[in-house]
Amino acid sequence: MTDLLANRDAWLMTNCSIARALDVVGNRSTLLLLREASLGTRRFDDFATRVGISEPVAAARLKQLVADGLLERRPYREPGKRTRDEYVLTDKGAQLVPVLVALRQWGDTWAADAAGPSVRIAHHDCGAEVHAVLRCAGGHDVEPDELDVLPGPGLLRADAE
Amino acid sequence: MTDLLANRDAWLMTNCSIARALDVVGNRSTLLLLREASLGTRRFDDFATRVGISEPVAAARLKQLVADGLLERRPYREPGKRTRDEYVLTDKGAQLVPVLVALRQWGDTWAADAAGPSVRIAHHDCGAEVHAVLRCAGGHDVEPDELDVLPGPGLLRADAE
DNA sequence: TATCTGACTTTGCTAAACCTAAGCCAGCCT
DNA sequence: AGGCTGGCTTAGGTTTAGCAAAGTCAGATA
Repeated sequence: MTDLLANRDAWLMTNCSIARALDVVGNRSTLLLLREASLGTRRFDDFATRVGISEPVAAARLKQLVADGLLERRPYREPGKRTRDEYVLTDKGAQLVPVLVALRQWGDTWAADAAGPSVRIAHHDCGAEVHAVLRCAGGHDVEPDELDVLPGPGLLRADAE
Repeated sequence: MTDLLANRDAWLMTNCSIARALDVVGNRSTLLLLREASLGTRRFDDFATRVGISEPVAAARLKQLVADGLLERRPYREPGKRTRDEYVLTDKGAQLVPVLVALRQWGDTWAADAAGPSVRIAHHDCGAEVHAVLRCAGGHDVEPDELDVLPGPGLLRADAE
């Protein structure tokens, strides 16, 4: 194995999972809509007002999120009201929650106002505060400076061709 | 305490740590530049080519990242070469690594190509794969659907005024 | 002294993201 | 039947992000 990681210029940008993830959720309003969905918001107008975006943008982003499979749109009826559609997180969407928690945590630390954050996220079972942490398959807690970058299967395969 | 969380429309968007974090890192190229910095890239041209952005954009984003305190710009000299500047992650920037790991992990699962991801992230000490996980202060592993949203100090304070 | 290279900056343009304001439609309520 | 409400869509305009191509500048290297 030659120094694969040294000439990553060629491939990093074409087959990077971070870039791919950002193709789906790489803009502000999309992530904020997912924040709302994860907090339990379901109705169109609530999404728009709580995220602070206009209706046309909300409509476009929600449509895209449904197309990408992060939200599911389904009819429901409140008693005495007409049928309408609600948007709920799919499994694919719910798996972005760690990203949201990690972002919130960074914002709490580096960008909250003097009064502190407006929301705490707690474990439903025990009430204790929840954090995103790095952990290795060996069970160790990992700090950001303890990471190694290794070639993955996609890289090795591409190299063989 | 009345149902504070029901009328979150008013405050969520003005004092939300996720929104604040996204004010700093809420666009694609910024996050990709941080990816590169976390992988060890330091030189201007390498940032631009590896992220796949033009030089003017790289210059603008790097400048902003330095202004925001996520990167530090400092002179260095390779032996036999002239002095130049390199960009390195500050502590504030390094604390975004869990966000990047969580994004990568989501991309690996939902958006990688058939060959698999091109990079693996391993724990330097033991070589095992690293993941972003949710954990509560009580030490439990937490799933995305086991979260409760509670009012935080910023919300309570604002409410009291 | 002249050239080369890395690290930008400047110029001029396109495209994406977002806004406000207004319009539309379905179905429940009176 | 007529109006109200939720959930959008349409129209028109601004702001931000991005590109390509060319220019600048400082300090090695020849």
